[in-house]
Amino acid sequence: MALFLSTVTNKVDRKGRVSVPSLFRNAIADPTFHGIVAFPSFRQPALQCGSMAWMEELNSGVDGYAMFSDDRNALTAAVFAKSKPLPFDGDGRIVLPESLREHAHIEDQAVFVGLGKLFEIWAPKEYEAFDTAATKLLMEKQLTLAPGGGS
Amino acid sequence: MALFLSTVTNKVDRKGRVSVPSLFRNAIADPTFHGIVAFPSFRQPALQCGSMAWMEELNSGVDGYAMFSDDRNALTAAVFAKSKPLPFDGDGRIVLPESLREHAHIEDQAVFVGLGKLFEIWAPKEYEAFDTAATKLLMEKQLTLAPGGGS
DNA sequence: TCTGGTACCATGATATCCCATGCTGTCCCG
DNA sequence: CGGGACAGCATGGGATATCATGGTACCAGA
Repeated sequence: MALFLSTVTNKVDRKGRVSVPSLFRNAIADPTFHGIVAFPSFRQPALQCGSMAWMEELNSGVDGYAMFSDDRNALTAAVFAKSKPLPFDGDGRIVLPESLREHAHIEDQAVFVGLGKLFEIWAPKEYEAFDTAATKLLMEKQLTLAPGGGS
Repeated sequence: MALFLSTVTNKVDRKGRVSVPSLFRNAIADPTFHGIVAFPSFRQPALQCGSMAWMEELNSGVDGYAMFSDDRNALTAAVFAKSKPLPFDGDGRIVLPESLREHAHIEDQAVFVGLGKLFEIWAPKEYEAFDTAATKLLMEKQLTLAPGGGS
């Protein structure tokens, strides 16, 4: 799968529409669903996004939990129930539903942040704060990208 | 199979009819039965639902238990005996039978909750309580969607 | 005949599609 | 090396189709 890279800020119009950066669109080549899937991040005021194929991977992940178990229910409730399929319109835009915009505090601008196999959508202000904190953490702890994968 | 995603609240009219969200209808492409199958969740005041094809998958799952074993009988009694096929009317609605509505405490509103391969129907109040508890559990246990992970 | 259930039809709100515009970055030609 | 034409992309607005919902008519069983 192609990777989501770079960071782009786009405008949200009065109808809640945003252009998905063409770089990200091109990284999605899904024959079953022309669009993205987004759900609220548990820990941050941000939206986690990926292709439908990515959701199906997550779905395979929950198969490790026993059917009808509490853990499984909690996970699926947090992920699938709160996910929204957001199809592209003819011009490669999506509509951010009210509930998602609210979680991320998004008003008239949205920041698309590529994170490899997924990407996130932030409000500009929130993202700036997060980025500053993350950079600081990186410097202090001297985190590195170990070739064999990290913690 | 397409995944059930998102959460939608619809109205139940005086005759017990509810529109199944179009997203869910589209995720069901079953040539044999135009509708859904629902049975009471054994652990929660909710209804578990899926396509007829999904019921057949569950049936295959039961094959892991020995024929005539107590476990098998308990499962089949809880699932298949209590399942009701609910056909769509011309407008994509179903009728929730009294027994099912009673189990889920559903009165004039029904919440459709997508959970991947299946979805659930809840009363708004009950669902809100469950959602809160599930989110709490998730934070405390730090559950993740690690492929192959599980309790 | 009465009642419960099912199918059909009508309506308003909402979301989807399509077209038009301006900009910016790129490519080609001079 | 510089200038101009072109194409891709982000943005805005208006028309159109879809969906949820309410009501009415019809059928079957009691």
